Order: sequence, then structure tokens, then C-alpha cells
Amino acid sequence: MNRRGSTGNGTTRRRARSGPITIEDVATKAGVSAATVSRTLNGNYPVAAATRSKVERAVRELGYVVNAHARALAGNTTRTVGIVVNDVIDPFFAYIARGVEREATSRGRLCLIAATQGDSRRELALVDLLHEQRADAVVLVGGAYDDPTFTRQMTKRAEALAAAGSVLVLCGRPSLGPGVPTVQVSYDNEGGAAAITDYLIGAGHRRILYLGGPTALSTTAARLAGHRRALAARGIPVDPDLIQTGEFGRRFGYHRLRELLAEGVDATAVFAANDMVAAGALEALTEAGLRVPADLSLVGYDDLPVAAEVAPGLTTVHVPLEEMGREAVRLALAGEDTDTNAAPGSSMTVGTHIVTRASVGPPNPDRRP
Amino acid sequence: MNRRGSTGNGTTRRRARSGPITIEDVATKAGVSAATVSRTLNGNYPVAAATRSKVERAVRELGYVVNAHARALAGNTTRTVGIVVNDVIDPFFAYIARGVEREATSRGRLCLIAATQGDSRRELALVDLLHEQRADAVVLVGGAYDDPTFTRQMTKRAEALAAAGSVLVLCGRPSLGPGVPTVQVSYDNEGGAAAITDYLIGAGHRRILYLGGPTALSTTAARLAGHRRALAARGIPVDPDLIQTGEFGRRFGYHRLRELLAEGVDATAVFAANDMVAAGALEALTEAGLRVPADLSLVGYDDLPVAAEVAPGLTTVHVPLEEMGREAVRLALAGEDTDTNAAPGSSMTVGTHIVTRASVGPPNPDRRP
DNA sequence: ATGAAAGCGCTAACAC
DNA sequence: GTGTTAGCGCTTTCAT
Repeated sequence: MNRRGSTGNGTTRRRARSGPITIEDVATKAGVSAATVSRTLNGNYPVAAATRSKVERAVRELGYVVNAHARALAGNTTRTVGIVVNDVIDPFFAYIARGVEREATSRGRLCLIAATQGDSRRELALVDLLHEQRADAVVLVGGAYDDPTFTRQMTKRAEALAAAGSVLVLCGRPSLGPGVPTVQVSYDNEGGAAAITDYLIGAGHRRILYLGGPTALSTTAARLAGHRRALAARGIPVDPDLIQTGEFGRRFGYHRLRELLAEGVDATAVFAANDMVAAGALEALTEAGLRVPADLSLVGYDDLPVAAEVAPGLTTVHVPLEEMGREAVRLALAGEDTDTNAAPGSSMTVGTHIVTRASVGPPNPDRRP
Repeated sequence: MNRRGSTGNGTTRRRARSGPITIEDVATKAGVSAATVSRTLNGNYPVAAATRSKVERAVRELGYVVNAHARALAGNTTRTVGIVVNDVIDPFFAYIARGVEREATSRGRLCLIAATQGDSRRELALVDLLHEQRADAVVLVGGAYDDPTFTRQMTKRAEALAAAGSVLVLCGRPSLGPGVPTVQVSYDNEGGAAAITDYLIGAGHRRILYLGGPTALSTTAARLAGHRRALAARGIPVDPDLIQTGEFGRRFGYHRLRELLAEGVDATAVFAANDMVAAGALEALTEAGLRVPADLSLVGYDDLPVAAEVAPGLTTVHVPLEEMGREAVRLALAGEDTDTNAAPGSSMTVGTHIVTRASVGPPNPDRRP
């Protein structure tokens, strides 16, 4: 790993170095100074056409590739943004990641991605790693566990990032508290949940099973709050037996609903915490010989591709995930050309709306559980 | 952006700098030299316990975060690996990306990800970008277009990377040619396609429709070759009308098969180029009132989650995608502790196997197209 | 076990 | 329009 060494040895000066090709090599070959090569490469400075082509030729012939680290160190600009997700497979995260990646790339930046696997300690460590890399922005995606210790530690990270001229972007997750220097991109979980619950009520449903979502997750709390609010607004009492939180996966939706069905749960509609859960629920329903929406209605949340792919298509709440990702980096980099690149404090909320497909109908009082 | 400047102004020396906290600040605060801080932080050198705790305290109190760029520049080690995919949403790529990300993280590295959107020029540019970042390895995923110009240009990149002590890893894509310094992780496209075709033949099928996959893609060529080989081995003639390449998506599977069905295509089984196409095909079949496998058999390729999620479950060829991603970085970083970190020339092939679900049965001669 | 000093490869004043 | 000169923040000899 040591490539230092015989710089000052007694051998001939030329062709002494066999290591990586540097800007100096290009300069020598083109018969100009390193500064001129730099200016040519960055194109943000006037350079004579003749010089330019000499330099470009030297670059080509030498196969020179600028060292981004040296550049970052000297120029104080890294051209990378970081994103921390739960899991790159999960479509919810993948769509947001795509937005981040696309927006970053369109701004000539590379995207550093890291996955937490749902471990909040890892999340903190990854934010640190991204800070080490001096990412221009660090985007944190998805619901956070509502733990004061964790919040405090993440707050510290947000402040450190801000102090270093970067920004922590909270994408679809709750604020760390007033005064914490972050940028936020959110969507209305509570409102969406209320809207789709109300939609179900409008279709005649009174007994709606809320299924899925980790209890400790802020997202679950918000969706549940919206659900309850809509119920309350219509004067429908909340039956605790109809609140069945748990997890976010398809598996959970399938297994839990299957159990519930076996126990003879009394509901005419299911509000799944997200589309994955809904897909699993649909599986359980179909397996039980129940038709959707003839026997039972079903709605999801997020409008992931799966919602359109299952039969019947799922009525769900559309969340513009990719757009959120793009917006996250736009907002974070908004002040990039000004003095300070961070724009802490800015925040925006993207709109959601109900997408109507075929999974909701009037209640069927005759269904035998 | 300019944080240089008044270094030599006349004001008091202490507290002159308000910029980022550096190792020097930590050294001062701890009353030691920068070298000692470095050694403490890296832990690869003996440091007195007392000194260590002084340094650690200073780091904590100052909120110091090492600058990865300075470290990379000085230490010649970047601790990042790059991955270039088509699209982060596509599960095929996402699973491989997950493997790369997990293996990278488990080795204390961060993962730089970039998406080409299927544009080969972008692919070249992204490899350059990753080279600029001095990624320890650059993993290229997915089928390549079989264009000599492109191959030549990518070869140049592979050589440049190798010369810089990095490696280009070809993950599930064809070699750039003998002698090109790359690492390869592949799976047997042709063998898998032959195997599943033979499986269909074994079930009694003689007229098998091959559906999907971009014609110009190396992957398509390989799968098709395997399909033809299996047919030939059983003495079944290849009917050109039954080779319907095109794209890889669900949409394509649905629309193309729908047209074909309308035209009264004469086949008893469909071999979809991948599971996404198969899922679309299943949709078209179901819509046409055809039952799988009673009326028509259907198989896919890749064993993506969707294969297990549709009803009936898809018989398909399992490809260990995540494992390929992990293997890609393992192989690439195999020599990391030795003199040269690249291990060009190494290659490995992961095994595939048929996963039997419910989508294949005997041919139904009575089906009315 | 620790410090001093010399770079790593680049950019950005500052001259001319 | 181009060269010269300082660093950017770190690691790593080489001393001690």
C-alpha cells in the first residue's frame, strides 16, 4: 500500500515515478503549468483554444483521470450526496432512492448509498460515515423509531453536518425538533390515512380493520391517528380489536389476516398500513375464498407498483416517492451557489391523493366469516 | 465557497479559525501532535492508554469527524466501492446492489451507486466518475449491448482502473475479451435456459413461445441460445414465429402476449425471458380466460419475488442475485491486504437451478386460442 | 510512545 | 491567458 518512497533517490529525474498519473504529468506533457490544466479541465476560466487542445490531447494520451479526493480537499466541494435507507430492495425506499440518485446525477453528483437494515445504531454510524465523506447532503429516509436517546444523537449529527456546511435531510420522517438544522421533505401521513378511511366510510363501511405497520414507528402512529380522526369525525367508535399493527411486509399482511379470519374477525373492510401488507392481505382473503371487493373491501397506502399489479387493483393513497427524493436533494442543494450551501430550515410537503382502483365496494352484510 | 483567506491577518492567533474542525484542533486540545491523534484514531499503532483517552475526549468534545478525502489523499485508500446499475427500482439490479452494499458495509466501506437508465454512454461516463472517486472496485451489473465500439471503450476503462490499483467487476455480464483486466462473476444464462426449456419439453410441450428480452442484449442472446440448444437436443425444430423478443418489463409481457393471443398463436407453453415478463404474460393469459397451467404452461427466469407472489406461483430459474453482488466485492477486494488490491483475472460462476412452483403442467391440446 | 516534517494531487489567490 | 505559490487535512517516514 505504500507508494511513497524513492522520490529523492539518485536515479534520473525523468520517468522516475511510475505511480498514478497526476495533473503534473499532464502539465509536463502539454508544456503548461498544472494550474492551466486545472483551468482547462474545470472550464470555469478562460483558456486559449490552442492551450486547451494541447491539454486535452495530453489528458487523452496519458489516460488521466482527476482525483476527486484531491479536488475535494483543495476545492472544498465533494460533488456527492448521501442517502440512508432501510433496505435497497424495499420499493418504498427504492423509489425515493431513485429520485435522489437521478437528481444528484443530473447535478453532476454521485450518490453514496447505505442501508441500515432497520438498525437505528447503524443509522447513526452511517450518517457519520457519510459525514466523513463530506457529502454535500445526507438524506435520511423513512420512519424513525420514536426514541428520545436516538433523537438526541441524531440531532447531534444534524448539527455537526450543518457546522460542516452540509445538511441532514429528513425525507418522509418526523422532525428532530424545532431549531435542529435540517431540511425536511414530508407527505401527509395523517391526512392521507384520514382521507382513505373516510373514503371507506363513504362507501358504507363502519367496521374497518387497520392492519400492519410497526407500532413503534412514527409512520404508523401518524397513519393510525388519521384513521382514528376520520372515524371520530363520522362518529364511529374505535374498536381496539380492529387495530392490528405489527409489521410492514407482505408476509405480515398474509399471516395476520389469515389468523384474524380464522378467529372470525368482524369487519367489512381492511385498511392495510401499506400496499405490501395489502398484497399479503389480499392473498389471505383469496385463499379464504373471500372476494374483493364483493365480500370485503381492501385499501393500501403508498401506491407502490404492486398496488396496480394485483387483481383486483388496490385503491390506495398515492405518495410521490421519487419526487420526494428529487425534492430532497433540490432543497438541500438550493443554496449551493451562494455562500453557504446548506439551507437548513427549509421544508416542503408533497401532496398525496387517493388512487381509485377496484378493491373497494359497499359492505357485504352476508359474508360469513 | 471560499473559506481560505485571512490566515495571516493581524488578529490574535487563537480562535482565528472558525472553519471545520481538523485533526490539528484535536491535537492542540489534547496536548499532543497530529500524528498521535491520527495513530489513536486508526488504532494501528501503539499509543499510551492515557494519551488515547485524552485524544478521545478531545474528539468527542470537539465533535471531530475525520475528513475522508484528506485521508484518501494521504493514505491512498478510499474505502468505497462503486456500483453501476440500470435502474435502482428493478429488482434484478436491486438484489445485486443489496449484495454489493452489504458486503461493502461489512468491510467498512461505503457504496457509491449510479444508474444508467439503460444508456451505454452514461454507463461509460459513470465508470469514469467512479474512477475519479478512486473507488476500490467498480461493479458493473447486467447485460451489455453487444457493440464493438462500446466494448473497446469499456476495455479502456478497465485498463485505466487496473492501472490505478482498482478493478472493474463484471457482474452477470459478458467478458470484454481475453486479457482485459477485469474480475467476473457470472451465472449460466445459457445453461439455465436450456434446463428450463428441457423441463417444459419433459412435461410434454413441443410448441414453446419464447417471450421478451431486448434482442441486442447479451443476456437475451445467451438465454435464447440455451433455449434453442435444448430444443435441438430433443430434435424439436425451432419455429421463428415462436421467438418473440422485445423488452424485459411486465408491460411488454402483457401487451405482446395479448397481441399474440389475439392472433391465435399456436403454443402450449410460454418461456418468458424473465419473471417480470412472465408476470405480464400471466396477466394477459388470465384476462383471456386462459388458466395456467391447465390451458397453458408458463415459466420465467431469475426467481424474483414476483415469481412467488403471483398466482399460480411461477416455475422459474433461480439466480442468486444478492450472492453475486457479495461475491463481486469479495473477489474484487480479495487482494486488498496484499501489495496490489486488484485481483484481475479472477472469476467465478454461481450456480442456478430450477424452482418448481405451480405454473407448469402437461400441454392442453384442446385449448382454443 | 511521541513529535517534526514531508508530501498525497489538486485548486485558488496573486502576480505578470 | 498563464505561471507561481500556498495551502486543503491527513498519514507516514524518520528521529528521538
